[in-house]
Amino acid sequence: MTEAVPARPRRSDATRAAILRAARARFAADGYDRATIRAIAADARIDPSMVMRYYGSKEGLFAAAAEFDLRLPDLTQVPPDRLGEALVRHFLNRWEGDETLAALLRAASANPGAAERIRHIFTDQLSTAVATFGTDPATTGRRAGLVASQILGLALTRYIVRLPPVVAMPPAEVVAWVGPTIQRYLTGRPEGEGPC
Amino acid sequence: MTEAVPARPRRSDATRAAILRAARARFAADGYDRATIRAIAADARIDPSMVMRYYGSKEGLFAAAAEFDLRLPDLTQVPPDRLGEALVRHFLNRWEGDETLAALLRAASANPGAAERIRHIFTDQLSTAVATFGTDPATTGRRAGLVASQILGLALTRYIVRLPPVVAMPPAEVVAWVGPTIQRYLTGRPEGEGPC
DNA sequence: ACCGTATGCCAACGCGTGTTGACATCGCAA
DNA sequence: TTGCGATGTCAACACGCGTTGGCATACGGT
Repeated sequence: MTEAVPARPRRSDATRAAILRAARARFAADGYDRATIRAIAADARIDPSMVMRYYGSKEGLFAAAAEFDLRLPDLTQVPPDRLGEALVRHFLNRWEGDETLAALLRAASANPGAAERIRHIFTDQLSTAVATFGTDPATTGRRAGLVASQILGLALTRYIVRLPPVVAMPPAEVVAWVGPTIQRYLTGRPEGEGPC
Repeated sequence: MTEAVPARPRRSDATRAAILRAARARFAADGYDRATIRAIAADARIDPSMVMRYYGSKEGLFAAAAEFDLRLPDLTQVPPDRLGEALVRHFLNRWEGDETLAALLRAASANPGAAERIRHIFTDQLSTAVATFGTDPATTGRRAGLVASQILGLALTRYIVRLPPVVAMPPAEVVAWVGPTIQRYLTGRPEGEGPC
């Protein structure tokens, strides 16, 4: 609600986009602290001062570069017993082509804002999705948290730490192994909770 | 094989220990880049140059501070259907009292050596433990990797990102939810693999 | 053709960093 | 007591960082 201008193309849009692209790559590869404005500017083939002009500060640049939407699909169309499988497949696809989440994850260790961002993404976006499954609303938060722990753990070991067995696993096998885990977190119940 | 001296106490052992304690705390709280030698030295109430004298460099200090042993218990004593539960419980206990793993995890984003260290820990120590279960040796690496993905994901969401629902979950409930996941990664089979 | 503005480059500032070497002090052995 | 290495302090260096302001140039409306 701050700007009502619908689409005013600026001559510098190409530069802005180049900066953002370089920033995402550097933040994803090096983390927040190691990714320097000078390096990002060099990648984008412009002067470091341009970054300041267009994004105000390094924090501002990161905030712009780390805009991220899980783009969760409409899960009501999916058979209820295939939810975990569908979610894992979706996340794998979502990450392979967009390094924003990797940048966010790397930065979360150094930049408090990045951790907050992740918290929001996986609290708001995931929780609302989980809430549609009709399980006890009191458990929604926990279920979303558990799903996040496995999904982020997968991203961590696959893209940041790069554990060889996890990196080598083909997507189909990841789905076959991790899918049931997510499925149980979404619709199952913990161990030792008595008979059904 | 480099030093045959068994136990030669030095007068500076207290200082060395203070440095190491402060370093672990700072690395865990701030990550590798943000944790400055000056701050660590101030915490330990000594001069920054002492850190250099005793540990050579910031890298050397981190290497010393990030020495970490999973201390996996003897899992052959545990009933085979309680393995997941036992492992999750062990990791929770291991972490609550020792911030080394948190430091390692935070640093993994910025320090390539830290990621390598984690890779070693979870490849060597975990794999050898998994290998004792008699499952097909060809799947040992993958099973260890999957276990690592869930365990590290739990640590990430609980101690680094601090997702509220995961932080709030009492240990017993974490065990009840995550235990079966680890159990399946250890001894189960992926989905859609045909009849038993 | 003109002028205001957007776009871009350059040089520099202040700061905090890891690291170094010179100097003081302590404690133990001879 | 005398010496000597271990321990600790202090000031400084060189470097890279985020950030700033001034200046050249190109564009687009009039």
